Amino acid sequence: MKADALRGHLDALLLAVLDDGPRHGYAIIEALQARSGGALSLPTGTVYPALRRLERAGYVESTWSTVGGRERRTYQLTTAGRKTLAAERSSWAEFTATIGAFLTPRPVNP
Amino acid sequence: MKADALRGHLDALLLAVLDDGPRHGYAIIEALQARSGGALSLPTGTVYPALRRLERAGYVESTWSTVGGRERRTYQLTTAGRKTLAAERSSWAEFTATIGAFLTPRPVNP
DNA sequence: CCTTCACGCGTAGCGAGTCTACGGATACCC
DNA sequence: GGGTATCCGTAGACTCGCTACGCGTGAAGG
Repeated sequence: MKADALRGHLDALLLAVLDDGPRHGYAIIEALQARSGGALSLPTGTVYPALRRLERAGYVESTWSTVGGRERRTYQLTTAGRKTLAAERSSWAEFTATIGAFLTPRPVNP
Repeated sequence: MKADALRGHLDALLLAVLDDGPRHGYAIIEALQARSGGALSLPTGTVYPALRRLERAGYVESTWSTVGGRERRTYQLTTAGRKTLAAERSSWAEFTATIGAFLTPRPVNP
């Protein structure tokens, strides 16, 4: 998949993963990779700053914990985050409908 | 629609419009606007540089003409362009499938 | 006559956001 | 002791669409 195609959809993606329940950064990356069949393997340098951005925006909250001697920062959706996710989902539908009108393979005229 | 959601899909969009036949820049913008029901109104500063990029890449060819005293640069797909468009269409399908797996509104558990 | 709008081309610079490339630390297995 | 998996993070480069310009013609309307 082209690298920069994600532009503008990453936040929605992260919120969607967190909608399944709280996760820490590393687990989010793994969840994306697993549920996409390996198609989405985002580098940490992409995900961590994005999570901080979402927290600054008030869409997620984070809490530190120590598991097996390792520090974890677990994120979970806020109410605002859930609302934003819903908006992102519908704007995703609108987006695919708009662009898809041009790009979905149309049947060759018979 | 969010502004930067287009990232990485603009080229495909332009190729798709030109797949319907040769057009000049202004007409391409109008076609996008018309076929999308007004959702896609791209500024000239977005489209013109993109067309030059596509021409440099060898996906389109341009010819100048004068219509009603006005200079027009008409673009048309090359063979490479058509091939690229086909690839872009299938990568669009893959893209929407991957991201859609996370973002298409799933039924709320009853 | 002269303003305004649609047509039609173009460039310069900004800005947002993703990626690459680092750095640091702990736990477990061989 | 060394390698691998787990877990966090930052700094800088880079891409590319957008904003804001600039230039010119033709038709319409006051």
